[in-house]
Amino acid sequence: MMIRMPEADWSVLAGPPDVAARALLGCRLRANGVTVRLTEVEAYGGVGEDPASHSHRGPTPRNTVMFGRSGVLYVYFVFGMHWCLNVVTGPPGSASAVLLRAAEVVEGHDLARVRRAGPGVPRDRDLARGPARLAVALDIDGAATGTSLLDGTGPVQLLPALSPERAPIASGPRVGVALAADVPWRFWLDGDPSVSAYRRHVPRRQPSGGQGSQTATQ
DNA sequence: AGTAGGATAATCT
DNA sequence: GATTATCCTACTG
Repeated sequence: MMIRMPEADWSVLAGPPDVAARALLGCRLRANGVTVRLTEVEAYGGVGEDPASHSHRGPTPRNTVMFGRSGVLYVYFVFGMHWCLNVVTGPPGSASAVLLRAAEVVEGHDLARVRRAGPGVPRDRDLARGPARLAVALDIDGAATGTSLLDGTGPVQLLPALSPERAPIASGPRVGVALAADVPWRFWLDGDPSVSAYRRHVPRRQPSGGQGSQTATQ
C-alpha cells in the first residue's frame, strides 16, 4: 500500500493577488537542483485595476498566460537582460500575479554560486536577493512561461514552508514601478537578510543630442 | 551607507 | 521611438 503525503492546498492562489502574495512568503521553490525559501514578493492586479500591472491594458502576446489559470509561471524579460518570475493568481481571466522578488537559498548553494558568480562569488544572502538574481540562481528563463508550479510537469515546483514563519510580514510600496508606485503591495519577511533593498522608480532621460526633434507644442 | 549612471533589447504605441 | 516590475560598478562621505 502506497503511503502518500497529503497534497498541499494551493487554493489561495486562485484568490486576490495580495492574499496570495502573503501566503507565498516562507514557501519553497525548487528548480534545477536549487531550492529557495521566498522572503519577498509583490502583488499585481488585473485589467483596469492596477496601472503597474503588465495586464492593465488588456491581453498582449507577452502577458497571455496571466489571463489563464492560477498556479502557472509568468516569466518576462526586462531591461534587455533580466528574467523575472511571477505566479499567476486569481480565477481565469482576472490576469493578476505575484512577482517573486527575493529568496534565501536553502539547498544547492554550490550550483547557485556558480550560476551567480561574476568577478567574485556573492555572499549567500545575495544569491537570490532580487527578482533577476532569483531567476539566475534557479536557472529559469522565458521558456518556463506557462508551466505549472503545482503538478510536477514543469521545471519549477512550489513547495509548502518547512515550518511556520516566525518573522512578521511587512508591507510597503512596490520597487521600481513608475505607476501606482505607492500601492503597498510589496510584502516581505521583516528582518530577513535576503530581502532586497527598496528603490523607488527613477525616470530616465534620453541621452538627448540637443537636437530638438520634438514637435513643438507651444 | 547611500546614490548615480549605464548596459541592453523586447515590447507596445 | 519611448519605456522598462533590474543589476552592477563607481563614485561620495
